[in-house]
Amino acid sequence: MSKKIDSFFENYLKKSSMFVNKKALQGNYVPKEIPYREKQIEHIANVLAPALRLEKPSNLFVYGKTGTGKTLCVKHTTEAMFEIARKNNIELKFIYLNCKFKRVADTEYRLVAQLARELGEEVPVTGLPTEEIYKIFLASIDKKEQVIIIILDEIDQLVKKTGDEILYNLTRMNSELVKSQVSVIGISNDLVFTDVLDPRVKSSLSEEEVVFPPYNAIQLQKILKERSDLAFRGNVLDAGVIEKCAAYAAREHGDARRALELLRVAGEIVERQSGEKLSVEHIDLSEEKIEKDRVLEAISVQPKQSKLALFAILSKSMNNGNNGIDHIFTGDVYDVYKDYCSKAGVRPLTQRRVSDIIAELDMLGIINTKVISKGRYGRTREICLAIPNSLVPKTNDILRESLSL
DNA sequence: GTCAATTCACATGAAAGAGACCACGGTCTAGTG
DNA sequence: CTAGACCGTGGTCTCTTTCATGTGAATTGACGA
Repeated sequence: MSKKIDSFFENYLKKSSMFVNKKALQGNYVPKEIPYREKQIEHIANVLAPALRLEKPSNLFVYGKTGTGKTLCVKHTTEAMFEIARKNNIELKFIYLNCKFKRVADTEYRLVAQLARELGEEVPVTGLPTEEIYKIFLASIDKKEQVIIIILDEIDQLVKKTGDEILYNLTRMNSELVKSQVSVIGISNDLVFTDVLDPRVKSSLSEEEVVFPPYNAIQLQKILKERSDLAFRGNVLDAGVIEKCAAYAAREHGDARRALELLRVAGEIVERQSGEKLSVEHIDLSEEKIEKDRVLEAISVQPKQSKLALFAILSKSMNNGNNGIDHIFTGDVYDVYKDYCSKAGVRPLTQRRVSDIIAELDMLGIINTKVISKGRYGRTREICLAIPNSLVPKTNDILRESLSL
């Protein structure tokens, strides 16, 4: 047995890899050149430049859909600035926080605590009043004369969860600082996000705005070409592969990250099959695999109650005959859900909560829901499964097993 | 037939509770010199 | 005398319940032609 394993690894090592530098296809890779984003970078640089003279730069707001290079460009620019600042001994600091990550920066307390931590303060995870955390943070900044630029990625998530008070406090902080200055760069996927902001916050946060338009298919092709040249060994790509990737991604609002992922996963598939060439079919397989992984991953990490609700939806839609196109409503799901709860020995949640859970599942793209009115017969959600038919049995198994039903 | 009122079955919002986690300060206890 | 154990208080955070309000069109029923 161990012989077998050994020789497997030996062979694996001997096999020449498709990839020369797989990193070039990964999400966090920062290329030297960012094509089609010269204007945006220039704009960002212009806004931030005063920081090098220890003047407070304007707050900046960056919009654009996912995978349009927002984060990349901001990082690119700020890193370059940081280098310059370091060389010239300028007290300039960047703090990058992604508000999306749970338990890092998704509440006011945690955000400020994390900021303080980035500045080297020891801050407890919880237990202190938020006010206290602010004081610690302020004191830490104001130790010396410096400019601090806080980059809040996916800021819309933060505001959606906790309201815009944080941003108000953050942008207003300068009035309490004596020696140092703070600027905020907000990055958002949501284009209409600022509409929900308090006007005061809105005007102070978006003193300057940069918009990132989606890439079109041609631009995506160029990007993919550049990266794949870096990533893959010489001509392993079949003709048309790049074009297909680009087309897939362009369909999804020009998401370059997705296009690169598609290419990378396709490469991994070929490698696993010990193939030599990456062909157009591999892109299809890759697309399928990504979708499958995404769905199954999302499902298996759901908490028990969500799983129960999903299981109820699943069995309801299977009972209804084929592929759940028939209408399922919240009330029906709730009844079935209660049944499963008693079978699984779990106390059922209220309908109010289950309604929210259904909305959450919708957000995850596992189901699709639409609020409809059935006139005299009330208003409800029409629910149907959004997972591909081929995944339904597998999903069912996962749920059944983890709920021990 | 027309039109406003009614009605249903939830959706959606707001507030508040439960329980887990944690920090901090005060008090108690046991070990040390 | 002091370090550490052990409370009690007060804080955050997540998940949930409770209570309240909103809602869109099928249905109803009064009305008039």
